[in-house]
This record gives sequence, C-alpha cells and structure tokens, in this order.
Amino acid sequence: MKKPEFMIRLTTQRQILLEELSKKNYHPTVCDIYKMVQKRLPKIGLGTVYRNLELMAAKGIIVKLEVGGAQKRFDAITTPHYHIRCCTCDRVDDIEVKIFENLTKIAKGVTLYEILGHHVEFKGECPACQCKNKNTA
Amino acid sequence: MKKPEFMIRLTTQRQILLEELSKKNYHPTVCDIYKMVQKRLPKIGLGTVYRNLELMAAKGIIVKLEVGGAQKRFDAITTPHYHIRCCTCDRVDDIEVKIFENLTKIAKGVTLYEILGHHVEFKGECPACQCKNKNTA
DNA sequence: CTGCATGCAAACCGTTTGCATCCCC
DNA sequence: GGGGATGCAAACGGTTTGCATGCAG
Repeated sequence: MKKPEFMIRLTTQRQILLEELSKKNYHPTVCDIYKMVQKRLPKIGLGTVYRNLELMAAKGIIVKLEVGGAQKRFDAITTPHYHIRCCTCDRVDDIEVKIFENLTKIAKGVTLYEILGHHVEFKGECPACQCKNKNTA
Repeated sequence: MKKPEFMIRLTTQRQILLEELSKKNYHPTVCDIYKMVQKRLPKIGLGTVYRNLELMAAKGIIVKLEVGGAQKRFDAITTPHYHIRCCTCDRVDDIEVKIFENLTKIAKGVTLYEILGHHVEFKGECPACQCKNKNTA
C-alpha cells in the first residue's frame, strides 16, 4: 500500500526546474539549467538545482542522461532514445534512431555480468561547429 | 616526411605506466593505475600519470575510454570494442560483442550532425556484486 | 505545527597546471 | 648541454553536504 513513487512535495523551485528542462530541445548541463532557472528565481541555489534534479530522476519524473563528458545532464523525456554529442562543443541532442532491443539480448551469454540494459551514444559535429570549421579551413 | 606519431621519449614512468595498464583485464581508473604504479615507483606524481596517459592516448598508443561514470579510464587495447559497466561498483570490463558498423550508417540521414562514430555501453551487475546482493537478500 | 525543502557557503573529488628541478637524447 | 619530463603543491570545475532558516502540507 505504498504511495505513488512520484509523491514529492511540489515546490515552486521544482515546478520551474521541470518547466525549464522541458523547454529545451537539446540537453542542457546542470549549469545551463541553473542559469535558465535563475532568470525566474534569482535567489535559487545551485545545491537546490542538483538536489532536485537528482531527486526527480530517482522518482522517474525525469531521466539522468548516460552520456560522456564531464558534466551531468538530465532529460524531461523519459521514453528511451539515443543521443548524439558534438565532439567540438559538447552539445547533446536526441537522435531519431530506433532502439536496438536485440543489443541487450546479444550481450547475454557472452559475459558473466547480469545485463540490465545498454545505451548508444553517437559522436559527431553539430551544424553550428561544422560552419565554424569551414570558415577556419 | 613527418616522424612516426608514436615518437615520444621513452621514460621509465611511461614504460611502467604502460606495463601496468596492459596487465589488467578490466579497466582501472586513473587512481587505480596510480596506486599500481606507485608500488614500483613510489615517488611518481599523480600529475605525471594523468599527463602521460593523456599523451599516450593522443598518440594512439592507448585509448581513452568513452564510458560513463565520474572517472576517466584508459585501455591498452586499441582495437575497437564495447564495454560493460557494473551499476553497483562501477567496474568496467570488455564485452565480446562484435562492432555494429551499420549503427553509424543508420544514424546518417536522421540528423544534421556529421556522424563520426558511435559507442555502446552495456549496463549490468558484475559477478562479485551479484554475490554480495544474494547474501543481503 | 512539523518536517521536508531551501539558500548559502564550505567541503569534496577528480583533474589540470605552474614551476623549479631533473635527466634522456 | 638543452628541452622535454618529472614531482610537488596549489588551483580548478563540477558536485555534494551541513546547517540555520523558510515554507508546504
């Protein structure tokens, strides 16, 4: 008889955090989100941003991205999909490639690990960086 | 008429670093490598370890792993292969699944990015952690 | 009212860097 | 002998945490 997992106190900070995260079509870093939210809540602390993003991720309201790079990123869209990261500027976008369910199946049997899932990350150069490089070349 | 790319000064530190990295069947963190090397070179500095691992990676002697998690990892085996990471203890191992060349092809055409490659990371629980969890359950 | 959430600042951890010294070529 | 490599320690950037106060339920 447990409460729904998403039962967390609805604070102004959390609402705004979620709204701002949902706005973006790419995947901002925590610092980006902080700056975005700060425009609406100038006194918000970075700690609050981290705490709430982690909390909402733990509750399944949002997802913590499993991409490379030094910084954490979160996603308001919780359905599984792959990502692509720009080698030059580190921007992260969704990529419209269907999930390869069979990858996980293939992995079973070739390892002693218990397989729980997989993720694919594409590397590339984003349109903006391609432009810049053409000018330099 | 350029020199071979791998032309770097062969110092004791670099030799030992490479030897220790090659020993392991899993993928140690930089800190792990540091501790391993320290047994043979007690005065080695952490800075040297980072500098040389990055340098050797830049020269193609070793590879910087593109796996998640907070810490950098390197690999003495430079032929491409996928990895699996333990959700519980963060151990990283190779996984014997063949490379999906077509993944990169599929990605082209669905994005404005210029695709340069991809990598796959499996998630799971390593044998050691599976054991521990059985005892707890 | 009460306990969880917040803002703030200090602590933390992995990594990078500046610099004087060392040593390989 | 000279320039790159090293050890050391301080700086750095991202993240976490402790604590007094604030506010949602």
